[in-house]
Amino acid sequence: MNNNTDDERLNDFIRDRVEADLASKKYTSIVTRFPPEPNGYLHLGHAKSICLNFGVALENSGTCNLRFDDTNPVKEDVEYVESITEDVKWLIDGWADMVLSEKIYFASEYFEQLYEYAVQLIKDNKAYVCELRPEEWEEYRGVPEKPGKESPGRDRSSEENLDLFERMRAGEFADGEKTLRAKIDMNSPNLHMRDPVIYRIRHEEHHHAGDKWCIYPMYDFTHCLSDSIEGVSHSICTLEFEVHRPLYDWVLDNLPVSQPRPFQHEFSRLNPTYMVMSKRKLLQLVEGGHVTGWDDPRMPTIAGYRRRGFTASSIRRFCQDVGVTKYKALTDVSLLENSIRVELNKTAERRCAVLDPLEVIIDNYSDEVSEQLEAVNNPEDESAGKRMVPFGRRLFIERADFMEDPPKKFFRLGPGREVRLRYAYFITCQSFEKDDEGNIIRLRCTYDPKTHGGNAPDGRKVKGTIHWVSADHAVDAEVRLYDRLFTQEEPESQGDFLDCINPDSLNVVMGKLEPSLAELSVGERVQFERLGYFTPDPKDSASEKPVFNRIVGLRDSWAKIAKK
RNA sequence: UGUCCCGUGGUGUAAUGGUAGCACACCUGGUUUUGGUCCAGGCAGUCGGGGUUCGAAUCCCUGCGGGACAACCA
Repeated sequence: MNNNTDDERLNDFIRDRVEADLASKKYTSIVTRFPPEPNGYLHLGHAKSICLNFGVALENSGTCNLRFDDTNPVKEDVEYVESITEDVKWLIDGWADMVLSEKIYFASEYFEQLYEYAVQLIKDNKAYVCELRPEEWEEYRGVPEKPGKESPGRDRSSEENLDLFERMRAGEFADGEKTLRAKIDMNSPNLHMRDPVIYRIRHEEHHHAGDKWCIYPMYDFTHCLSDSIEGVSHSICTLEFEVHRPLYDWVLDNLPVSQPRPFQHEFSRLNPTYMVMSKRKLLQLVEGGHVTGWDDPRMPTIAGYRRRGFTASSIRRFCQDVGVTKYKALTDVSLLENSIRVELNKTAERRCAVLDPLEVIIDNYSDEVSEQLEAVNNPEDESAGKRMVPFGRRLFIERADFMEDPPKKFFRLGPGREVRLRYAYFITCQSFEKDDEGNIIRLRCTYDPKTHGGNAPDGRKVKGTIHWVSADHAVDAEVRLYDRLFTQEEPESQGDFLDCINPDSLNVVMGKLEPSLAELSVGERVQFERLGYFTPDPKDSASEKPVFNRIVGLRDSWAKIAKK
């Protein structure tokens, strides 16, 4: 279901291309790569890319390299290298882990080779040292509608350029004083082809390469050559790199790289409703304290979803459902919610928990007795078996399951009404008590002993079945109810996205849980009947003080009726 | 007002010149000891205009609409 199997063959323009390239013998084996920059945590958009790159490799018995595109030391950090590695492995585990390259690659490990390639370009009179400042370059570069102007350094001899470039490496110049540019075409309508910078000076320690370098290659020069060095066949990236493709091709076509060389293919990035997906904005959320961190369960990061309780397979399923095209799409977040519900409905055991407790006294139930009742663990999976839950005279039910003056369509408790307590008895509400402020604080009910287990021997029906926990046995737990982080479908579309942060994205309540939930360990997911799917928070939950996250709520058709 | 890319139900995506299908969402009804699940059904689409063809979502032209690009970021 979550894997790409023969009965569910994936089909998209990239896979078509891969297939054609194999058929034409352009490549004999397929190598893809996932190339994150370690400057932030991975998010759902990266998940889509991971599923594509690893999926294509998997379907073609190829390999997929995890490579850090770490050419900008000022923005990058080992913290991100570690989180990204963990997230990738978690996401592909049990699915495509066998196609992951044995070693983890770093573009920074190619710096020496890249330098040699740059030297070759200079020797071939295809690159030159430029001393224009960024502000000056803006004028030289021109605008798309008008041609640019040639840099004064453009016609320098390659001997001189070689000397200058060596001295750049040796650290003779300050940051920004000089750059190495590819000599391409100042009249190109594509700005990226107007003599792009391929090396800049940064006297900065590198998180992976150490203090070896003070010049660093730019993305456009590094990426294609890294692909080539690794023997990548299909270099798959997002649409914004489309205009870079001519440069990708230029570099590989002007250097003696091995053949067949890689080619770049672009697809549109994931853009789900009620989320922001750019690393810059996610960083803003973290640094601005709007969330508790990159792994806050409300964040659209892989770490956030993992902590919240999503399974890797549900995220993969979502990425599969979303598809791969070049169309700038807006993906309904309900697709993601559906993928986790579908899975958890089959796999999660059922438990009872009351999150907004209202006390119920069963007046005709003896105070001395406390029996155990049998409950089904998962109606979707008989092999999950059964468990015993304690019942008593004093219970908690959900406050929302009682109405003082219920409308006709309300099938739950009201004065004089009878409902079924799941797996227990039919009860009838005889009266209710209020405090001085008029809040209902207690229900007084009677039960029908003949309905033990929830069946009426006389065949009478009740419309409603509600969940409950025994007050004397209940476990107290903090429960975190998450909602979407933004109130707008497209938080980035109008003005400041921070203005539409959902003030109710987190609702913390103290719940009453059935005793078996005290033993639930991290990584286990259960359904709280009639409420949703929950899991212990991996960071904050402790056996003496459990904390639960709501992964996703159940579909709630009553909420729709109630709205009308 | 440059170059490139993209337009299929509300949303996303298939159909690779031959019956426009699937999923999500929404709406009905049925089953149900979860107002969950499940089952049955429904709503709803090829951006416009020309052309090629026996036949066009698909190929061509054109118009319209949307997007990307002007870091010494990736």
